[in-house]
Amino acid sequence: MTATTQQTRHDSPEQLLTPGEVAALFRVDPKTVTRWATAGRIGSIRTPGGHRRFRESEVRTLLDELTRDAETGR
Amino acid sequence: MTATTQQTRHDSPEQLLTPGEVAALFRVDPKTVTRWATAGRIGSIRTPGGHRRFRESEVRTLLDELTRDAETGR
DNA sequence: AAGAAATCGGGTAATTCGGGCC
DNA sequence: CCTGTCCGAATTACCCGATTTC
Repeated sequence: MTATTQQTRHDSPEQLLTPGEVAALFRVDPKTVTRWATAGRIGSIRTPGGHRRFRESEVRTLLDELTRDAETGR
Repeated sequence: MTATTQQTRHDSPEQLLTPGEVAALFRVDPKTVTRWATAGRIGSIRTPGGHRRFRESEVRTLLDELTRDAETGR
């Protein structure tokens, strides 16, 4: 059973997302997400290989803010 | 101080993590963690059967070092 | 002693990185 | 200023069968 949550033991403090997944959530190019990270607009964690991972909670918060912004007519 | 250092369970001073657990922390494939060990980017201990185990302290340090959080300001 | 899950290997697609340009 | 796309190079993900772990 391995699909959404993979925790065999211990606990993960936070769930991480790949650039592609974040890009899909915002409907933008993965490259754009990378630029956000470079610009410091979103926190990122690097793998030893140099690839970026993003905190799901942070992404969700950002996404939620944008949604709320649109609704408020901002 | 007569029976305080006694660990009823086999709790080693160094907690060891499986490739799957390390992979979950970085949100990568367990195979990738193996590749890191082969490349010498992370220390690994082999079981008599050839499986790899990783020191939790080392993994934590590495993860913490590669974590560029949303620092100060915004 | 037997079984399910995980990790070994290798080999081949799919992502991501980085810079530069529109 | 911000985003999308093209390129080459590097990293990572999924495929298999066999072995190890618990």
